Amino acid sequence: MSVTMDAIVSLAKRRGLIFQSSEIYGGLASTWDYGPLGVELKRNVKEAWWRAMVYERDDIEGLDAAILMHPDAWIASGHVASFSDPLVDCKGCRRRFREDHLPAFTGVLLKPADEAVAAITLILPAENFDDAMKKVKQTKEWSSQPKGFWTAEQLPPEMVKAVCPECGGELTPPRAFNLMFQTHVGPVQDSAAVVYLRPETAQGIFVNFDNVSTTMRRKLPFGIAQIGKSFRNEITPGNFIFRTREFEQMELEFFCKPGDKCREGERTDMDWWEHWKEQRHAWYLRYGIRAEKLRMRDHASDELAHYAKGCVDVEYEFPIGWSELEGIANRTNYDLTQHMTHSKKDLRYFDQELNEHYIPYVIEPSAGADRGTLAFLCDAFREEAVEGKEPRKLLSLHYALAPIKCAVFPLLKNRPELVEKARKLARDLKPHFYTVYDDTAAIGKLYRRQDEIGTPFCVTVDVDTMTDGQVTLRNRDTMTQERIPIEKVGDVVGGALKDALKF
RNA sequence: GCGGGAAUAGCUCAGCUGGUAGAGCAUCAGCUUCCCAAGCUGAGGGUCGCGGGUUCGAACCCCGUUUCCCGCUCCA
Repeated sequence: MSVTMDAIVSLAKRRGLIFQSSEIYGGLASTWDYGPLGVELKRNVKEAWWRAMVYERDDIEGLDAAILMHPDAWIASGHVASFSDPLVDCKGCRRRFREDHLPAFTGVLLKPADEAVAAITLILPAENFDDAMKKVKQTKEWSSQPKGFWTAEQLPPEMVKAVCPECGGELTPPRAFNLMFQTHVGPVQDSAAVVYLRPETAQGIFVNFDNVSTTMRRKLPFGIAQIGKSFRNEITPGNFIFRTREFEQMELEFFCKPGDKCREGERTDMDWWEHWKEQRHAWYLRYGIRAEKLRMRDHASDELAHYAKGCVDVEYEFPIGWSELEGIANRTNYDLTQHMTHSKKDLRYFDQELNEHYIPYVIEPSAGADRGTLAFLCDAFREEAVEGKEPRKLLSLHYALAPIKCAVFPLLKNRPELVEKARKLARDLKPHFYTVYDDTAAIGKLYRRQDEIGTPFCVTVDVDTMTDGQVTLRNRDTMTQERIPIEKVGDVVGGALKDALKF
């Protein structure tokens, strides 16, 4: 009964939504191409976000910053330092650790009998040394070779080798995984020309904070919204378009007064954080995600970045389990402070009421456009049992998200007058909403085809249309039909699409 | 990156202990059809992920490689 990711991947391929990238060359890991219907769906998701953020509010401006930024921006943001994780693997139990997270050690050295062989050094965790030592004593090396016994501090550094805190196994040398993609500006690939493909869109917003607030004459609180590609050299991508190395973000940075600057009754940074939690949760529901498939998960205090005052994840129950769609964080004044320090530019806000300068706090709802698209796709996928026949597959997408809004058919394709009338109707509707024409199958199959790609409305021209001027309008979800005048189709379908945007 | 599984037509899959590739659905054309994957006739489509090897002969056995899936880890 539950939807599998395989069923979604199969549908996405079969109906032209999402293809594996570079497929004819064998594919490239973790990259996916949005096909003719997929690009519509994803555009509609982004459009819905932009509409809710920029058009329906009066306190947010849009932005489209460059993907390539000055390399110092990533030093200021902390990505150059924190996005490079030294990782070690245990050759015994295959567990993986961050080297800087390994616990404090006491050392044990196993000296080889043959001096030509390099010494084997085992470093065991101090806190459960006895247990670890028992495991070591069971190894071949221990029983076959003379022993020495030292603490880590007593050993020459080049002989100290960390071991797995879980099983005492040998660890690989630390390898740095730089999660930022590098490239070079200009034709000469020297180190001075290194730039990064942005790992998040947010920094493009922070570095434009002053530009936007000045040119748009903004006072706090206000936000800057941006949609765009980001790149992370993920160690383990996967789960279809859920985690990819190239992905698209929809990020808002909402600048507001720090709580301690607020007057009685004025909204504090934490009030705005609560506001955005509610807003973002409501947005997913508004565009059709079922409430029971959505939850808000607060980060534990040890999960928070050191500068964050709070962070909550919006999670969706994918076929792969509960996974993050969006993170909503109170980042305090960390980012602007960092950019002030590194750029030496004053990014403080002058508060006329208080007659003082301060650095705004920022609330960051940061959503994945691909993840959102996948969630809407999974959530809309239905299979309805039909007695004695194939189940009816449909995407019950919100009208605003559906790739195609309307399909027009002639009931009989061997009647030229029906074909002509239907084609003309489709042409007339196209300027108003995305409409397609199809006559390559029997009517039942035409309906099912559109159901499977989530088209909300189908219009059929039949023999009676030629005399009474009426056509059949059929609804995707209810399969109900009504007869309406052919000249009213634009208004009726257009009206239904508009009504669906109300909330 | 490591371990495990997988890859055959657009999709879902079959293909025996090696003998030269099939089904259903989908697609296209014609006929038919007055509203929910109807019927009839016909057609197109696969160097079996890729590259080597073993063999008289490989979709099948061996090696390498790529991609996908499941874990470890990380995040939007």
